[in-house]
Amino acid sequence: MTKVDEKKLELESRLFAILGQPTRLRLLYMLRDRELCVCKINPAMREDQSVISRHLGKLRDMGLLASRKEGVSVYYSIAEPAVFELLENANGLLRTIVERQAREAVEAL
Amino acid sequence: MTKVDEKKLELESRLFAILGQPTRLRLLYMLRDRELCVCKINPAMREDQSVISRHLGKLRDMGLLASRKEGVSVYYSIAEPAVFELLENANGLLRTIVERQAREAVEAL
DNA sequence: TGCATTTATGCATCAATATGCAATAATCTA
DNA sequence: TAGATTATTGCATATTGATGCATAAATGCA
Repeated sequence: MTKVDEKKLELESRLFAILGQPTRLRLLYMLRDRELCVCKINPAMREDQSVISRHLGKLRDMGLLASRKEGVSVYYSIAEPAVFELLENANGLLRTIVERQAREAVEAL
Repeated sequence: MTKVDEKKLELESRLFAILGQPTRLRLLYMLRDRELCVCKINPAMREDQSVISRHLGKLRDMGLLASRKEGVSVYYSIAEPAVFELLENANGLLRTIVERQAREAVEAL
């Protein structure tokens, strides 16, 4: 069924697009092993507070982050730890690509 | 070493950004189990020939596709089959996310 | 209630990407 | 060599996404 595959592909590309932004990746890694208050995240980033807020929102909308309100503060955490397997996988792929390219560069001499 | 991590993160996000475009994902899947001539790819896509050419170029630049010239034709193929493990991984992640959200929606009733 | 603190949103701007048309480059064939 | 075929590139436009400032919304506290 082409219609279904198309939907899946659309969703898939949306996930990748979300991950395809360095600031958002940085946020994921920052939250990897601990929930953090936005008030702790902001000072650790160079972008404006509003920018960070939007990036966090996108990550949450995609279902990668969870948020919890406590008084006036908001705490973000990893909603789906499996995302880090995806990131590891990507890094592994990049490693093999870089190695292959290095090998080909040598062979081309 | 922050500098190195930063470089890795930059590369990682670039890979994800490349994958974060439906047409490019479609091209990868199309080439999954066979090398194809651009002359066969183009008619299968709705975008202009020049657009496809550029997408193929980006995928090759990232090291995901290989190209081979034969006469006036160019054949593209998967350079790194491991990319499909990444795609499977992404689909698995999306599945668990969707399932979780469905569960939460029920619990919220 | 009034004020302070924290996060999200409206809005404008800038930057990056995707797209299509036209032209070019490369190669084959008559 | 002239013409045909195939893929890439130059260029302009449109779309999308990122950014920061100012403001609003939500909550806690005096």
